[in-house]
Amino acid sequence: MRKFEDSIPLQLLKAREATMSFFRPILQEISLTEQQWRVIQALNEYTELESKQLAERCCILSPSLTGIINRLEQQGLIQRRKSPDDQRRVLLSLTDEAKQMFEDVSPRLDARYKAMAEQISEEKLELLNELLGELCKLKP
Amino acid sequence: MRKFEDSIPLQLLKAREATMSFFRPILQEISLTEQQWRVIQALNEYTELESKQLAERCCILSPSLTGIINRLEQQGLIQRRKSPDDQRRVLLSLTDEAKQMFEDVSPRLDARYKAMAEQISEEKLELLNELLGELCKLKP
DNA sequence: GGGTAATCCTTAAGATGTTATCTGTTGTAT
DNA sequence: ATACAACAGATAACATCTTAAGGATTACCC
Repeated sequence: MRKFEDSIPLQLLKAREATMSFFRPILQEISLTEQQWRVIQALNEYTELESKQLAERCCILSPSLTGIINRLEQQGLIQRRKSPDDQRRVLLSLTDEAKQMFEDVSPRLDARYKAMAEQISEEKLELLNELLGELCKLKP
Repeated sequence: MRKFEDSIPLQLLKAREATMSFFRPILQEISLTEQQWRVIQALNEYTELESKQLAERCCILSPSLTGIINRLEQQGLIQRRKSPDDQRRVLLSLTDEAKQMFEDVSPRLDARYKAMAEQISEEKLELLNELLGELCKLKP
């Protein structure tokens, strides 16, 4: 039997840690957590999203997202408004300040991503992407 | 530029979630968290480990491990004793009850692992294992 | 139209992640 | 032997994860 340290779930965890180490220093400089940055990225791409959609895209459960949004709103990075069509829904978007911050920081993170991609080669990264996609389709 | 939803770190997170869904139901039955089970697995393999070694093998930071150990000790699953050679170190091992529990549950989890492995095929799993190993070697 | 189930978001409670700091112990150089 | 750096755990403070349950709004059915 495979040693537990080589089990796929743990390997995935380690690999994630390894890749995140490329970006963590930059995020620390601007005092944003990994999750907060994911939220900002998503809102930068989609302009305005409902809380539920945002949670799904960022892979963050809604109870966590509630707190994250609260903190980002308090920092003046996110705006929330109720949907006029459906009072249950909350619509979220970036403030101008956040958009500016994204433009400033994004290139540096992209550069780190490239550095990482080049270290393992684009082919392997593509292959990895493929395999991870398949893992996500598995049904228990 | 790649959409952030397809970035490698997020893909790794999603894939990990997908694989864990094979095991989560069983762990929930016995009221153990994923991390607690990892600790038990490690101690089952190595009999006795120092806190630091355990943390490294389980990919758990020591402050988290302190809490996990406390809870497992309280549940009568783990024993701790101070190293006679070095009073700073703490040696950890499973209780008989925990060993028994491991023997009982382990086969069921192994079966789920096999089910997962077969769904994507052994070859792809091996390839994935290879690629994840390379990711871990990257240096920022 | 009124009762009811479903939906979205939030809150609650406990466990873990993350960084910084503290305490006690050991190693080392003077 | 003493002072000081290095090390192993533990604690603290805050953020997030995870599951369950609550409050408000909407959809559906009779």
